[in-house]
Amino acid sequence: MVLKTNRVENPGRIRQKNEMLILRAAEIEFARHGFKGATVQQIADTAGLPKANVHYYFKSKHDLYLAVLSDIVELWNSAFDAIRPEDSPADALGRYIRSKVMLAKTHPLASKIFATEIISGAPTLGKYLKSNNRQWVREKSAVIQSWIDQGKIDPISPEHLIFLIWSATQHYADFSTQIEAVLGRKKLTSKDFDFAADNLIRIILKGCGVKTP
Amino acid sequence: MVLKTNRVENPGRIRQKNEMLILRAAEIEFARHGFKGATVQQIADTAGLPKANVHYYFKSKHDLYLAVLSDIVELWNSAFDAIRPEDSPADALGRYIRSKVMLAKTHPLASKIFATEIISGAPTLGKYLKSNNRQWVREKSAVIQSWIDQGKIDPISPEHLIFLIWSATQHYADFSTQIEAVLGRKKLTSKDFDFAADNLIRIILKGCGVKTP
DNA sequence: GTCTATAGTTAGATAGAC
DNA sequence: GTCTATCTAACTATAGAC
Repeated sequence: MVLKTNRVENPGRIRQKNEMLILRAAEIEFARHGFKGATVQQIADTAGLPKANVHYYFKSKHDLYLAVLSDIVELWNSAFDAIRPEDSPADALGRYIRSKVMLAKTHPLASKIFATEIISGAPTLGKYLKSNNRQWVREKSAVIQSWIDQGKIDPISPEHLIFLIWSATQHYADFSTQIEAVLGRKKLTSKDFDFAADNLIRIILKGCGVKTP
Repeated sequence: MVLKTNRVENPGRIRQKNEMLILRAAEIEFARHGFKGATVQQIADTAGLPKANVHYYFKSKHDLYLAVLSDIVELWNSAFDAIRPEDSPADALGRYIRSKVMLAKTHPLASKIFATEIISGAPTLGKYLKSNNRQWVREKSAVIQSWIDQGKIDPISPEHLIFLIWSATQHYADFSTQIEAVLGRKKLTSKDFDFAADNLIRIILKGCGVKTP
């Protein structure tokens, strides 16, 4: 748990169910309108509950937003361990890119909320970016740098390689509306995501001079 | 002019000045909070004008949003002609990537507003994406495909190459807060953007098998 | 634990004096 | 062309009956 929330430790069954309904609804609304643009009324309607219940389970709109962001950060961290020093660059980078594209497929709303939060200046996640997130980039950059030192990949900037992977993969969640419009799809399919992952892995690994057998 | 707006044809000097003040302020607020989250009051405060004046020059909040988006789309189109069939892939792609990174540097707010609009499902730009934007991708994909057919670059997906360039370049505008936090910068410098452009051009061109002299 | 009713505030938009 | 005063609607949040 990275962010402090006011959630109950041992929730009852009703609470558990309603909190989940509200969190699901909040994800949809915050992804569509951002924190300021989303309304508690609309979240309640989407959850199928009276507005007062939302305030009962989550003290304020901002507390609810914190809970949603907290879940997203936990999700992000779970995919963060793909880059390990003992792996080969091809394995580690390939696996990381694929897991990020799969997150874009399975959790598009989480990606959109995170993107909106960052775009708006990270008023809530600012501290997380400067501590946990920064530390993670430092560690993984050191791993990438060791690959460079061993001549396993080209001498590129580790940090900017990470930015490239983040941007290219998250794009398939955040900009899905544009991609669908441009490709003439109604909705991106599993094959689209697999194809995108293959394509990205191929271009980025080759672009870094990684030997792919 | 891609979007229909209600702007006056031959504006007087006062109107011209005040419209510019309002548009500038609106850019800041829409970038920070999205369409729904931004308030006319805050836009007026940022512009240094009474709220009623905003409604005098732009009939409604949505009309103001249309005007801002219209300017952004015109700006986008101006950078769109970098990929020409007669150029070499290295020149054309390199120039396009660099111009997109420079747009991220010079017009970060425009990029953020565009991103927020797409993330929220493109309620206003949906038609633009399906017509102009889709047509542009078709034309440029044909150019890239001709390079593939001529053996000048690897057989990658032209559309997904365009998505990669869009995502990687716009990332430096949209996610600048995260990049600054992770790199420990207070603000990204000109050198940061130049470095990012060089890095992206190097990785993406090599990744596509483009011969770079 | 649920939900109606409502308080208190702020939103977008406009009328009308200057 | 400017801006105060004000309208109605919608907002977050809470009190209190069930």
